[in-house]
Amino acid sequence: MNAKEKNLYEAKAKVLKALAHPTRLWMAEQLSAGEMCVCEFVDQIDADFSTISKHLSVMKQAGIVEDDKRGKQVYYKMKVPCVMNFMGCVEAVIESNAKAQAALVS
Amino acid sequence: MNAKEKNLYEAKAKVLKALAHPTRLWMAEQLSAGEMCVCEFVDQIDADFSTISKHLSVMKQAGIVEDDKRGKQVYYKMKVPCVMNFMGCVEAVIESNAKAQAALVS
DNA sequence: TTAATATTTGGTAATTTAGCCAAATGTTTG
DNA sequence: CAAACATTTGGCTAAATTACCAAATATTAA
Repeated sequence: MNAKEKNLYEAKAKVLKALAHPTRLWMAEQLSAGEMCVCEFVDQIDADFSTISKHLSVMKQAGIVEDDKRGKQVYYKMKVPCVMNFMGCVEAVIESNAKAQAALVS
Repeated sequence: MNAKEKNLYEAKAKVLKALAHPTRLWMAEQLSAGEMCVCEFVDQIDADFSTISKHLSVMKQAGIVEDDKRGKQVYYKMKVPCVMNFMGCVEAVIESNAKAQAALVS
């Protein structure tokens, strides 16, 4: 694996990592239904607003979402919506795991 | 968000996290072309074999891959192949980022 | 222009992850 | 059975991540 390829895999991993946190994943799912302002997340998530801001920043750095300041508020929206198409498959993994668990018990 | 939902998002994040590492991502891509034994990864990846084994273990714990011991060797294969369908989209994110970068320079 | 509101940024402590080495386990071969 | 081989596990350290608080910044409203 040469340096260029290595960079590519690091870049891909960064995108996945940006989604690989429960709170960020939830936010990304909300955003795929339409833009939201930071204040809405602050109302709905039980975490410090600075934490929420930083989570959004991680997704922004990864290029998954983009922000738009309007007045006092900052609105975020998905930049590459296909990202969420993946979730059906992630759920399939979880179901598969659940079945395996169930099989252990039965 | 109730406890059950919280668990779900944690489970989803775990699956993503298992892919969110350059080495693991590379291994997952190899495995989507067919099963491989640990020794093949050891030959191709510049890391200690124990590190490689642990990366595979992370993906196994997440339910992405499964292993099969045959003789002295352990073979891994994808358990839920759709996982890799996502990569086209991840690449789209990276291209989008690259374009944004290019726009800054031009 | 001061105060209030929304958000980001800096600092720090706690937790998690990554990677190496050494040791343990399981399997085959001599 | 002993030696060789493939892999996993335990232990350790360094690095990265997370979350909180406090402070800074920007915008609007009084």
